[in-house]
Amino acid sequence: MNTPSLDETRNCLCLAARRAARSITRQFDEALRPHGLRSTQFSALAALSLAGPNTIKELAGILGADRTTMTRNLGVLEAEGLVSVQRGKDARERIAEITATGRRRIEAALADWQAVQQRVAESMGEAAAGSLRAIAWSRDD
Amino acid sequence: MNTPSLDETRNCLCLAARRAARSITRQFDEALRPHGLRSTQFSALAALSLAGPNTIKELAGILGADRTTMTRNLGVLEAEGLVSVQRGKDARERIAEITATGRRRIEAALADWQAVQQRVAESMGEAAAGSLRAIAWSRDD
DNA sequence: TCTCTAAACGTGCATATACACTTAAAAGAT
DNA sequence: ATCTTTTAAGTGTATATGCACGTTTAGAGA
Repeated sequence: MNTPSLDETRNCLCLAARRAARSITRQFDEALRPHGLRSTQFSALAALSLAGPNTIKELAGILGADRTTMTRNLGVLEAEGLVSVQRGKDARERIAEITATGRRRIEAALADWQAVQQRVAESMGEAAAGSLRAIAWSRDD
Repeated sequence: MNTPSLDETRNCLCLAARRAARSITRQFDEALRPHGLRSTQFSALAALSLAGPNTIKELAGILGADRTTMTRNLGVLEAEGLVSVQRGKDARERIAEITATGRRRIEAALADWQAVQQRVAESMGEAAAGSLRAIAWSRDD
């Protein structure tokens, strides 16, 4: 094992991943801004809309974020009335559910979401898009 | 143009990019923790080390982040004595430079960085790694 | 020189992110 | 039934991120 050189850090996959995410996020955020939604918020609403009511832990799993991050992100959405969070039968759990307002909000944003999605997809190409999705949904424990 | 369906959001590239970045960042952060560095800090130090003293704007360009984000990230590094920020001849500019302490810090972390880098690279495969880098460094203005 | 514009930067604000630690409740063990 | 362990979640703290807005300085033009 030889001493690693600083020069190798030019290939850093963490920087690459973060750079890519920031750039893509900025584009989605800009497209969603007229609807009062951030990328992260859009994702959370979409997940709740598709998966139905879910615990915070499960939701965090779906979005690949930390549980405590999910707690706070849901807090913002709840404050805006886009999501409601209630105790479940198991009193330890908190069930998050999209509200009618939230549903209207995300549906109103859908056309603009699709536009950026398509633009970004074309910009990176099918192969890259496939790779990105594969990385995002690979097991990593 | 037909009405977009909520179901299509399962393919959202923004979620994919953010999921991937979070997962990869967590792995790098864990590996760098013993050295008291976060992924972002490692990247900034590496960039300063390789590119030499640079203005905040240029540095932000290199790392693909917002200028104001760079200002604050450098503040953290400066507070730890890993970076020094000084006025340039052009008094509008602020030149950031890695300190001797900063250089020692990143060099001490290099072996552990290389280890995660390799592990993550193998986990995603060469093709995906190439795609990720291509996305990260593509023009996007 | 005076003025106007453009460039680089800082700050306020809001959100996102996650680790360490704590709390509460359910489930399991004896 | 009581004690212990496991599970779900909240909180404190720190960093990261970027938009809107304001400030300072350099440079260009009159």
